[in-house]
Amino acid sequence: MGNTAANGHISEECKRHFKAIRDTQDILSGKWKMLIMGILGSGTRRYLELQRLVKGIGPKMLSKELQELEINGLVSRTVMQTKPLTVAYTLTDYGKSLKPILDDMAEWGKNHRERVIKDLSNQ
Amino acid sequence: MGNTAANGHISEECKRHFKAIRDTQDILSGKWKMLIMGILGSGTRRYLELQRLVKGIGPKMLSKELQELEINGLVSRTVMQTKPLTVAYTLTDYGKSLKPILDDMAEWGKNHRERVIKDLSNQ
DNA sequence: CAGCATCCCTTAAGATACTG
DNA sequence: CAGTATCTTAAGGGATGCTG
Repeated sequence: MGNTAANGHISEECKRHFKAIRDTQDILSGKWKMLIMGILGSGTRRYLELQRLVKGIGPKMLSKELQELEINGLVSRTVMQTKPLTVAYTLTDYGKSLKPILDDMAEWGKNHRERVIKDLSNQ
Repeated sequence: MGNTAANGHISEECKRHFKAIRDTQDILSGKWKMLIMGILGSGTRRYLELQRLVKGIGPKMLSKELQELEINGLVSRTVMQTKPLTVAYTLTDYGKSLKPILDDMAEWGKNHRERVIKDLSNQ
């Protein structure tokens, strides 16, 4: 993607680049999906475990987000034949392909928080 | 971040990791911010230029998103003393620190699109 | 050109109660 | 335990018209 600001013309490649950002954003849309993916990046979790880790989420939103992630092939759902039934959620290999991005976001967010705190104390 | 799924206990470091993802998500929240950042990643743009590139956005949302990005120090706004006035938007150095993430998202989205197309043709 | 003000509307998301 | 069903609310966002 070259810098095309000078003449104002945008290549098709550039447009595809922008669209692709939107595509990824859509896959991770909603208030909780990125967080859920980040949590599942640290290992398999059961439903109730997730609800405890994702502070503030209700059962409805948790199911909904998990279902959408599953539909897109990022998360797999496994019913364990225990008594009573438990359900395990795991990142698929495809879901794991998002891990670098989520990790980078975590790293950036960590630095950002430090930066904001420093700015506040420098006022 | 070790895998802590086994015993169900989550370290404070893990929790900070999750919070940091949320922080970054918040900075880029809203329908258009990631796209705008991606576009500005390819060079400085004027207001109207952005409105043309961000297909579907209205003036209200464009101003709002740009203001929020400016408040967070990701974008700088420069009034050019032309006739009539034009305003240039550019990524700050800090904003550029998000470029790797946006680029990775674009790359992932590109692969995802190809994957989806392939899946459809294999049905 | 670059944006603000206003009004309107859809939809995401929360609360609660219930079920296999 | 792992959800679903229903209702309600809040907020994000869109359309339009106007201004320095």
